[in-house]
Amino acid sequence: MAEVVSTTPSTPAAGSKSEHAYVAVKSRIIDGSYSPGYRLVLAQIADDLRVSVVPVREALRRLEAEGLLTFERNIGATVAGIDPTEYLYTMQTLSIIEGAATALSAPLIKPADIARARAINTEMRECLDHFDPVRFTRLNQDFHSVLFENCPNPHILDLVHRGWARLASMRSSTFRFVPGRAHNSVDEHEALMRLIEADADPDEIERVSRLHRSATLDAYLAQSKQ
Amino acid sequence: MAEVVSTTPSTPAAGSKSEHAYVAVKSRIIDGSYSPGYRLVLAQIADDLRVSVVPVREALRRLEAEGLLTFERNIGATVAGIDPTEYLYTMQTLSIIEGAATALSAPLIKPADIARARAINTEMRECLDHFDPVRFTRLNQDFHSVLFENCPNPHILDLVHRGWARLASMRSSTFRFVPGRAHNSVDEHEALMRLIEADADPDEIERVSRLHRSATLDAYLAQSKQ
DNA sequence: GAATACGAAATCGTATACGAAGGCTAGGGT
DNA sequence: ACCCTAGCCTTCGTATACGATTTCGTATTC
Repeated sequence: MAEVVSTTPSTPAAGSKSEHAYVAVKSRIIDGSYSPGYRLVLAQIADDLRVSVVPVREALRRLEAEGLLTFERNIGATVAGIDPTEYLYTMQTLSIIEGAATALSAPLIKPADIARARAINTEMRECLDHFDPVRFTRLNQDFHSVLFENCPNPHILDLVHRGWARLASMRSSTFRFVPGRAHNSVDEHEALMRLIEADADPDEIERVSRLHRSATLDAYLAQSKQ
Repeated sequence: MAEVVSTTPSTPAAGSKSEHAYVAVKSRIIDGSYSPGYRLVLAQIADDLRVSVVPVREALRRLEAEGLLTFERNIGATVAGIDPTEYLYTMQTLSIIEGAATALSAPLIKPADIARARAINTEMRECLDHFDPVRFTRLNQDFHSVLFENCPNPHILDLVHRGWARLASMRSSTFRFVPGRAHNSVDEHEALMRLIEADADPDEIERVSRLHRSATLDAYLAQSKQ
């Protein structure tokens, strides 16, 4: 399955405690054990992971650079997120980056990829009845992964991954708030796949992909405004 | 003047040695004191800056997450760059991000900003005669800073900054290699400003801005191919 | 009773120390 | 002459220690 959660290009320093701490904290943030606003205490984490504080500090620095948490001098680190504005910014950024990634990826997508994507989208459609936001969001992530994962530019790919990670960390899960959006989303997925199959103009693919995400954002905004 | 070198939203931990090390190493990379491939030795840097290795390690981690250098376990850190492929990736990414940033920024640009941009572009034009690639590149950076600095989405803005920093760190300076490109560039700047002044469709501004950078990249590729 | 000032506890930031891993050089063997 | 091996030197990775800073509670005063 497509790996979306991770990473900078090649895992740096596998086996080091620093790396271990990085992975551990990151996954705890993403799976929600450390929810937004959570206060990360160095000594406590270090104790948890049976390491000293030094590697933990390094891990937190890396996560800070990725935007998953914020540091304050002499205060400590807190998990980022929560702020609706932040959500908006992240979605907008992701719409741009993911659109580009999908367009660049499109020419390299093989029929087998499309088949996988379609299978996932079918699952999503079935999921619409007894609606499970979490499962739906997960499938959504898998679906898009298939479409952009072939992007030949590793920087862009990395940025997409980071964007998804940020979204996951603020577990807004959108569809939890705007279940009505899910239906449209599935249809737009189908349209997007058609374009890719037909070797459509990359600009068009980029436009559609970007709009797809913007629409989700708009739905969220319309919802939260009322 | 527009600050382009810096970084993550608000400077984290001002006054800390870690921050000091971060700024120092980053500027040395960008100004070329540490050129690509340079081997960064912790103890040596720490000694240079009169601090211990711990803050230096943290600084290097942050720079790693920004892509300015790479880490290898038990080996050390080396300044990234050099690789022409890397240059290509960075330019492509920046074309997308900066295009979006410029488009988002455009509606917020005031006549005074345009005036500043135009003044810089005039300097660039004058610079064409007794051509100085370094100065030209610097002006180019300033020019674009004016155009995208109003972008209301801080994430995107941050990505643009990082892209510029990466480019600066590999000091390819493009115009050094493709002086012929400089002339077109100045003209395209003028066209871009006209669009912004006329409150053109943001999509159009984004397209033009992206093409502007792509053209520079293409010129570089055409040059290096022969 | 509320506000302020003082002090203790918690937590961070950094230095120092030491063990481990990689690389280089010299010496011996084939 | 060349390759392989042993040992040293460099440099990294992490633990521990300690001073600095913030926070929170308590007591004292108006």
